[in-house]
Amino acid sequence: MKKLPGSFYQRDNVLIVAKELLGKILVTKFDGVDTSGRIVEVEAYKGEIDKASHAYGGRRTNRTEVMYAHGGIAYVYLCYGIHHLFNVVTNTKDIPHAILVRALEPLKGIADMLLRTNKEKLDFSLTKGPGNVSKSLGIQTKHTGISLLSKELFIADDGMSYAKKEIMASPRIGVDYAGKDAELQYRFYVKGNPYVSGKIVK
DNA sequence: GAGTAGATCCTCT
DNA sequence: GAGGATCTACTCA
Repeated sequence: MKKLPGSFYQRDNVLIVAKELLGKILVTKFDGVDTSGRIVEVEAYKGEIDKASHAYGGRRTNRTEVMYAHGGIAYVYLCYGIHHLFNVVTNTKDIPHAILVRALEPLKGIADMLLRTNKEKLDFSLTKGPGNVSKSLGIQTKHTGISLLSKELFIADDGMSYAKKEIMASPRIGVDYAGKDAELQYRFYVKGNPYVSGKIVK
């Protein structure tokens, strides 16, 4: 199992990076607790030209500044005052592209994930949905800006990959306010995987 | 099983 | 001062 290099994230096509993240392993080692899961669902956010992105139109604030950095770092955002959403920043400096990790298949440290989410036993809801992903892995807003090449948070490749026909595309979830851009097929997921977040048809 | 309301707080206007 | 890249529980049928 090898850690993905910075060059993986710094490519200029966020859609390709998003697709290739499927099947990779997200690892966190906070406070000595080792947890990891295989990525089965992501969403791409194409910065300045994407209404659903926080950086739409070149908006640049303290919060979004992280997205303008070079690829390979974490962008964590607090949503609805409750949910921490974990993103991977891609592309190069001054291009605010990011990928939201929406679902994982738990691999290591499941007992610790259950503790963090106040669950008794493993079920498919543990890492289904972006709020649950960061909760079970212990990711919080204070982790925004840290490198994915660090020891406590990184993404690894164990050689496993999904066949093209297993990878599906669809419109993104929860971005109805984005108008026409809400229809873009920027969400990618593994077909038939039970951890992929449910059909929210609105 | 489906639909809806409530939680809860940081960020930008 | 408003609203958001969401989730859960509770209602009603």
